[in-house]
Amino acid sequence: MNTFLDELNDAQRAPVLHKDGPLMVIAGAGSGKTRVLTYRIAHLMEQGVDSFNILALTFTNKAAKEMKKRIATIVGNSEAKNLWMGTFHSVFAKLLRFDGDKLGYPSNFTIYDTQDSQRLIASIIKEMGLDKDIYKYKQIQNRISSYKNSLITVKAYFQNPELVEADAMAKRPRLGEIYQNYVDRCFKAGAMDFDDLLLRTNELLTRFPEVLMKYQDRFRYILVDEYQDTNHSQYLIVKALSDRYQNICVVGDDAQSIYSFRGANISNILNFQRDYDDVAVYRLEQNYRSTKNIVNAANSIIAKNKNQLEKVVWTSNGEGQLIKIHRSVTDAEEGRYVAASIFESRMQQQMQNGEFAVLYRTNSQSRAIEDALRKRDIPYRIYGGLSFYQRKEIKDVLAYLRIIINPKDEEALKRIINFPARGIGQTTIDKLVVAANHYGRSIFEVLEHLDKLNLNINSGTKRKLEDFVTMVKSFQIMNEGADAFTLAEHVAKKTGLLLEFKKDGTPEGIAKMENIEELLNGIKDFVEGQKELADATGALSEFLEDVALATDMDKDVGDDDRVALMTIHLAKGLEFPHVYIVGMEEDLFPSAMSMNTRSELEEERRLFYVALTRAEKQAVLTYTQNRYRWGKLIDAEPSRFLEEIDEEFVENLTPINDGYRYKSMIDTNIFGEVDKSKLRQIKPRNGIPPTVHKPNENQLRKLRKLKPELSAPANNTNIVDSNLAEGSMVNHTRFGKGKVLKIEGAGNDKKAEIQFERGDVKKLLLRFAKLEVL
DNA sequence: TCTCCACGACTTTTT
DNA sequence: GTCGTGGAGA
Repeated sequence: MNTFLDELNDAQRAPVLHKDGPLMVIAGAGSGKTRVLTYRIAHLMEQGVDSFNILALTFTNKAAKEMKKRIATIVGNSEAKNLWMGTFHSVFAKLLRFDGDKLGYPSNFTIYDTQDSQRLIASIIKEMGLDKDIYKYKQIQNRISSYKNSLITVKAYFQNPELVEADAMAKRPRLGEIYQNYVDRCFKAGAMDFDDLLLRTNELLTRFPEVLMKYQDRFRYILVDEYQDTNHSQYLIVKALSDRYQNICVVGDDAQSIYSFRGANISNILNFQRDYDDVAVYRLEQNYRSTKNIVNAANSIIAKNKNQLEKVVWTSNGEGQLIKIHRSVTDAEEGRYVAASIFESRMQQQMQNGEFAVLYRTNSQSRAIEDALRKRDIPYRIYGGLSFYQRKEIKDVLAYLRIIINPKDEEALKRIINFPARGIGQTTIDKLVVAANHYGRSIFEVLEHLDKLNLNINSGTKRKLEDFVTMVKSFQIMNEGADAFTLAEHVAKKTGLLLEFKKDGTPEGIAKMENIEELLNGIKDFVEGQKELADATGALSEFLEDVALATDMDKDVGDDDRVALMTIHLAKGLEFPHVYIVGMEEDLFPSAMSMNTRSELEEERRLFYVALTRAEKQAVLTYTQNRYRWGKLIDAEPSRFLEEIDEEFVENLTPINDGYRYKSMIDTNIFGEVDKSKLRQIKPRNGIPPTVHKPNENQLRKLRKLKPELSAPANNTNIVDSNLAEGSMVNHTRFGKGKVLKIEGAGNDKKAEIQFERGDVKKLLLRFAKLEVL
């Protein structure tokens, strides 16, 4: 018995054996954190704790799934099944399906994803007649989300003069009203957004002591993974649930807290010892993942942060290779270097594609890497970005399915009421929304009583609306008998969705049709998988719940052998033998938007720490001197983080050799000669020699080949920097000849008003306009 | 009401 | 450079 305990080192074994009372495990990167969590759960069960009484919370479905699988191999499948293990969002969604009725929610409530929320907010802004340039729906959604995560309800918002004042100062005095409307509309639609799943759980546990007692008694042992990423809302839920038995185990690494932008509060972990009595603290400091060079380099970076819990990560692994730094001239060349380097390592060291990962700060950086990998025929897989479930065609199918389960779901309804086109236009929809708001009912309820209401809709349109209702109702009846797959297939055919994309005939249309088929296959898998579980029914509602909280990361990585491309955020918790971190440039990483405060910069640094510690054997950092951003070539400076790594762990592949840094190729004339007056001297930073370099002939030749239009004469199409003046005659590729009347704006926004000979006056953005000066 | 075209916004990270 | 939206014309 207990043989699995032998697989742990002393530091790992201690928290596993700790039975009752609060404990915190500070787990350095690669120190076997998941192992401790799973073994702790398994050990609790062996000690006689009923699996029914254990709650384990993670941040991704994937982590939950993996942990469950590992526990099943130790204690057996049937025992593992009763565990409540999952993401915060999925666990509490389940809880709200049981007890949400107390708050007035139906058990079949819809979960709005971010896009649904944003669309709703956008339409509220429009209905209120507000200026969409001032009230930007994405920003508003962000604000509302952060209010919710801090438990600031609409009421609390209005009672807090500081918040009201701040929004008024930001020229958005009606934000509170929007918030109010948004909450009302969600409620009326029987919908919760992601933040509601936590906020409403809090509300439930606070307002209904008997519910709180029930779950406190049920969840006698609570474990939280990645505790450093919990937001206030999550913190309070955990605190409330664990209050009675105090058997709370949190695991985390403050050095890997990278989600403050969505409300994660690092002080939750920093203050854990204050929040609970007699906290036992365990530290996992031995790293099993990476080489000494990587571990020590990472340590040298994170040491620059002020706010952190004390720990020393070390490893007994070998020295390994130095961390390589590579400079290239453009982002395209950066991509080519990465592809070539992967290609070479793969050949020389007999490595698989799946042993490489390319990490970047922003999704938009993936393109250059993709292009280069494709040219070399290196298979890759992109994680994140636009997820499968967010594609338009998939969301359309899901919207039909959502309406079946919850006809009040307003966002789903608006999405499909006229798709595929059935002659129901915007005017009609507006009338329906107005009526629904007026009567305080959902749009679907209005539709059901069309004949009793006088909405000034003509009879032809009325019939179309009635047909739509009849169709949805027929689906609902079918849902009572058929399984999710049969129903979904029927819906896809009956609504004409499949046909819509098929008749389109374009490659995009075909791809969309294939995506729908893939979705149907997914539903089929789901239904069959569910058949094996006793308590699940294979019902559509369960599938939708899964999908609403799913992300691409959850799909099995697959056994196919591909290079992984993803953002650093997504890479947390993963490991790869060889890791490339690209775009190590100021304003990109650290991001220009996260350098305003010390804490923002510290978070970027933790992000870099996370990135570097993904690597087992080799880390390569790359940066470029010029990068395409916003459709324009800009010059880039090496990231400050490069200088922060202790130099003994670093090898520069592209050494620095001159006192000047090449600023930008814009400053070269058509022969590629550098205008000396435009070169600027780089100041040494913190006594570290400046990273300076000048292009050699070879690089310039490459540049010219890359961007012929920049070295070519006259027919330059991008004339931002040219001497275009008012009165100039120009030729536009499409509009023909014209005369410049006025020039306004500067830089990227520089515009010219042009009177074309064809007769019309147009205002064109010079950055994009295909103009030629005559 | 539908379709096409032009313009504008977007590039920070996501359950 | 790309995507989504909104307006204008059919």
